[in-house]
Amino acid sequence: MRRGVAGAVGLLQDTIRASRVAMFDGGCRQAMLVELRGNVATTIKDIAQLAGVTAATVSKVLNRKDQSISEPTRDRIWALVKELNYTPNSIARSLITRSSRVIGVIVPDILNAYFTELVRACDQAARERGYSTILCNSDSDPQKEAAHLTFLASHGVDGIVLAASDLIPDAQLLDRLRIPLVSMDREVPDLDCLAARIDTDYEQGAFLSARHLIEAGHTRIAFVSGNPLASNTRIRRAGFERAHREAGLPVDAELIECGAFNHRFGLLATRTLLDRTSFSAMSCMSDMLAMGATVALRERGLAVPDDCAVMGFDNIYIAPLLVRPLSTIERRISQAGYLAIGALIDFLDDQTHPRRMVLMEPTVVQRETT
Amino acid sequence: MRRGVAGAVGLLQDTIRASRVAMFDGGCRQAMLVELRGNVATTIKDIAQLAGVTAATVSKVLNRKDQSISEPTRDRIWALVKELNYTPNSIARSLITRSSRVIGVIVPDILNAYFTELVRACDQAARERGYSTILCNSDSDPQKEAAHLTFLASHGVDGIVLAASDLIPDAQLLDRLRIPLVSMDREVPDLDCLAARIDTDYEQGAFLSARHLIEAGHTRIAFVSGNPLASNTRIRRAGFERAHREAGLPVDAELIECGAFNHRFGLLATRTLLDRTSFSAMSCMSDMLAMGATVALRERGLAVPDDCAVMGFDNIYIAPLLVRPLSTIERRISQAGYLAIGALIDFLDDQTHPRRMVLMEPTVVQRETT
DNA sequence: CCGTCTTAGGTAAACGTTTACCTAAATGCA
DNA sequence: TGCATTTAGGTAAACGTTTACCTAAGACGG
Repeated sequence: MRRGVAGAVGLLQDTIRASRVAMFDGGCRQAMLVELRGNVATTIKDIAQLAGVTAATVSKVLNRKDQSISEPTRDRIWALVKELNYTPNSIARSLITRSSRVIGVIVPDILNAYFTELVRACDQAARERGYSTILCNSDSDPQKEAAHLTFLASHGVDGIVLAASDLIPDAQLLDRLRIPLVSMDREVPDLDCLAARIDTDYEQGAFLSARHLIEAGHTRIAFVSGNPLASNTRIRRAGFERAHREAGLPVDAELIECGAFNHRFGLLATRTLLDRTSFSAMSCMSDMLAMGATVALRERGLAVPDDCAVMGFDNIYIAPLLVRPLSTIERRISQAGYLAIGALIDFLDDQTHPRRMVLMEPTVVQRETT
Repeated sequence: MRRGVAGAVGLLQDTIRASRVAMFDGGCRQAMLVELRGNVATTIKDIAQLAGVTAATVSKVLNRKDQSISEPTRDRIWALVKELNYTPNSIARSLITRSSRVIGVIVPDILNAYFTELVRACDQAARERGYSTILCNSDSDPQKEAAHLTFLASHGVDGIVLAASDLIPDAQLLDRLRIPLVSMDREVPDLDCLAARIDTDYEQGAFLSARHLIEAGHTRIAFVSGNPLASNTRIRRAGFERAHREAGLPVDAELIECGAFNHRFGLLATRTLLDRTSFSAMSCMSDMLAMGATVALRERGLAVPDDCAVMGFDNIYIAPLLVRPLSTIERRISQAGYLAIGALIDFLDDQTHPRRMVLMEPTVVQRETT
């Protein structure tokens, strides 16, 4: 019975298709080709129609599951794909396959050159394997991080890289999301979706930093690091202390300043330290901190390294380029970014919105290189 | 006739629903609640079923198109949404609404701190308006740029920001994609999807840079910039020359070096210039170039600014922090990124893949601060 | 000549939303 | 009481793919 019906339907379809193809050959096909070439998202159905097959067949060819598709049909489909610049709609594809080939990367501060490099490396690595990345900046704010996590989940990312941060991630949320996760230099709960942890031996790093300074003869070394409550910092402090212990030196609590890893904190912490006590070297737990520290030292007329040595941590690509505060032409980079996005969204909201043509005026900033 | 049938269907449905609700109240509902609370992407249908309404109703409530939904129903739905941590599937939503509230940002080199700042600003601005961004790095490679454009289109971004680059974008592709576009400091064809252009007055910037140096008494000033063929560079050169003209100074072609905007080229160009001719100042068309230049000058034992003054361009946030090459602890940032992504994708490919726990070993790099 | 493979491709459901349109019941008003 | 309006929510199609399963026709062996 079912066979009978299906057979009839099959025949009917054949008749319909035959007449449709004939119709297209009679001119309509040309019209469609022209229209599609013009633009406007071509779909798999358009290709199918023009090739005289069904969408399923096109899909199979596109996905190379085409053992059962004849050579001529394949060729016809690929030719149309090329001609019409067909690009599959990743959204539809993701919806059904439940995979987007996108990876989310969450960092606490993209302005820290360390994360810039990290993000770039992740992105490159991902692309080499056919994935793309979405970057999220959490500003070390748990709320923002949770929002990003939810965002990434709702956009169906296949995995998430959670990079170093003072934050302890929301374990419940992570557990609920069930998205494969890689943590980098970060304390995370042991979820079953944790694909890997990539950590740096912070204890050893801090130890090396301090020993390097101790070997150079320093006995009073300041220690500047991030959030004092994060394991991130506690571990480094342990390494710092071990170096002292091994050298038979005491650790003076007055020499410790912990807060954040950015250059602003480096500047502030160093000022505080200079006001409070004396030292001949600094062991900074990020290069950004070290950059801030050198600025503070110079402010007070202290020469680096003669009056005070400074060690950083990370070896960001900028480290070897630090030579002198640069005189330059100022551009309002952030303002430009805001303008761009504002203009774009205004346009999205209302396509007739007047176009903006902004010409930003640069100004001179004089520092020490001129 | 239709009414009659529809009416019957409606009644039937009511009966079915009534019995279903009763069934749930009898225990099954609890089971479902527990199961969903457990996790696993809750859908609008789950909420609907538990609330005893249809998906359409839930959708209306969620999208605040709920003038016609009663208060109790609304409350019931919101309560379930909270309880089950329901998050809408953006993919399904994008598919039907043809809008993703995502903006693509394409930059030539994220490692250039200028673009880091720009990208961050774009992202922040976008988030403030309920959009997210996807970052793409083109490496100033037209092929990569085209690939990114296609990628962004296929992922249904609502708009694209195309930031400064030496490249002339693929007009045909852009035209075909029909995605609203903002160009920043970039030559683009006048497409009808061009929402805005944000440009910097490069001519004036370069003019100011040169005049600043001329006023300081310099007469032989080197000019270092990006791709010599890009309008980007031609325009700046015009400003540089105008400053000379106005001061009655000649421009020596030997003092010009154009190639790229990164610090590597700054280093190379400066070496070349030093080998070829003499000058007492440099007008660099990006801060990254200037950073490379100062490194090259120092290499040759030239003091900045006494032996040679250096002007940058952009005022990246790092400019004021440049004090001395930093001794530091080296970490293989890129390697770490690669490891992370590799591990993640291996896991995606095969969930039973052995987990990796990597401990990266830091090393000392000594420069001038210690 | 019949049954079985193989080849080439078709069918239809599914993914999770949104939305235009429909309807049943209740209410209001004359 | 009868009709129109409002209220509250339902129906079903649509978005562009993918994929498990089905089928028709021809080839082939016995």
